[in-house]
Amino acid sequence: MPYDLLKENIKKDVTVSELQLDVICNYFEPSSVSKNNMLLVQGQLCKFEGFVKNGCFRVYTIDKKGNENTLYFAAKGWWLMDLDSFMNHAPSVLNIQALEDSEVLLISKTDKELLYREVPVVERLFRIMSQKAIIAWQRRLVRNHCLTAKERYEHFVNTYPSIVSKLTDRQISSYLGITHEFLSKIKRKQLTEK
Amino acid sequence: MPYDLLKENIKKDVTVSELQLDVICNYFEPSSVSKNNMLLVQGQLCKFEGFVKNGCFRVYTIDKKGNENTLYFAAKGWWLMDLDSFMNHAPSVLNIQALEDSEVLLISKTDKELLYREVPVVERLFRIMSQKAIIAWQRRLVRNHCLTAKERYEHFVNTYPSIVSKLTDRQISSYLGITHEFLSKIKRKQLTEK
DNA sequence: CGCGACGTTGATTTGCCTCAACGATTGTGG
DNA sequence: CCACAATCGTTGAGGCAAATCAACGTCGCG
Repeated sequence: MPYDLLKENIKKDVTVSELQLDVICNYFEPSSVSKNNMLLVQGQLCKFEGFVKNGCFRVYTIDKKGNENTLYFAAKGWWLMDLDSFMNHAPSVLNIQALEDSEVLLISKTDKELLYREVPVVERLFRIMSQKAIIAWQRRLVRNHCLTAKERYEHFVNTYPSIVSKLTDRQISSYLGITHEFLSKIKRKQLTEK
Repeated sequence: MPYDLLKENIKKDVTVSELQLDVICNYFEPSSVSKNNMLLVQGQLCKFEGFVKNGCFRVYTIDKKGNENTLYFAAKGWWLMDLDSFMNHAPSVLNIQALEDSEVLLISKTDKELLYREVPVVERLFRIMSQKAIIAWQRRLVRNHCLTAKERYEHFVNTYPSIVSKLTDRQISSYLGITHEFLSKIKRKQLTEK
């Protein structure tokens, strides 16, 4: 029951037996993060990889000028981590914050390596997941380059309406790469047009 | 000999026997692309994944306004493909052009699946490669958001000097997401400052 | 209640784009 | 090999999208 969502998610990308699924799930430890609490703070080592069972997170970084830059949001069914820190044992550049009371399933780096060995198809699973992620990042770059801020905002709202409803305008603007003041002006223009 | 660079590249990410390396390499077919020729054109199906043995390529898309948008350059030792088209059997949105006379090693989608089965560690190889790519895409997004055009240009020149020397200013500007006129003005400013 | 974070609005500035013109370089066909 | 075309890099004038700065009312929360 507590692992149902994770199992569904895995079965979308690879074919696995129920037995394998159980072995995989046993490697993950449930954890709760209450609203506004941090799962990871810039400077720490990211020792986990996480799957969101419930709730919503924001993954962001703060640059030298103090501006927040949101890489992505992770709602129910999404994966979560600072891949750079996790893979390279480097201090994290990212912050991960719960936007509401949330539950995640965590796996440590050493357990992940054990899991790869015990259930080799997991290697395939993360290969496929990673490649899908690359496609998403490529598409986002192209959107950032050839769409205006207003078009990007509309695309985001249309694509992830359920996430948008959980976000403040400031969080949305930090994802789009614009200031919150300008986002406010975009929204006003939308209203007067309709 | 013709596969040495590929073998070196593989050994950086996974531990494999010489025998396995040979099996892997046998799946790849050498191919030559002469300067300015297209390895892939927008609208086609991307049926291959490629490794650059020699030369240099540009991967880009053309948007509705006719603007070219360069996703990345691939020089010797880099991988190359339209992942979206390759994975999802969808018509490609990307163009891949040789910037100089080049040689690549190509593998088809069906052969790739056979290779995964025959040499399972290849699954791990591409999992690791993909995750590294994700890290690179994330970093690029952050740079696009918090650096000015001038800073992005300097970062690019400092990070990939050997690639830059092969590129026209127009190609560089399409990678940075600015117009070539503005890049010209950036360069002039750099000169007068020093 | 009062404080801090939020969304809004306006005035001003700025980074970058657009358009147009020009000489320099490269490539190509006769 | 040259003539011509095409593409390139440069420069300027003007315009626009978005940032900056500052002020304000609102809301949730301790």
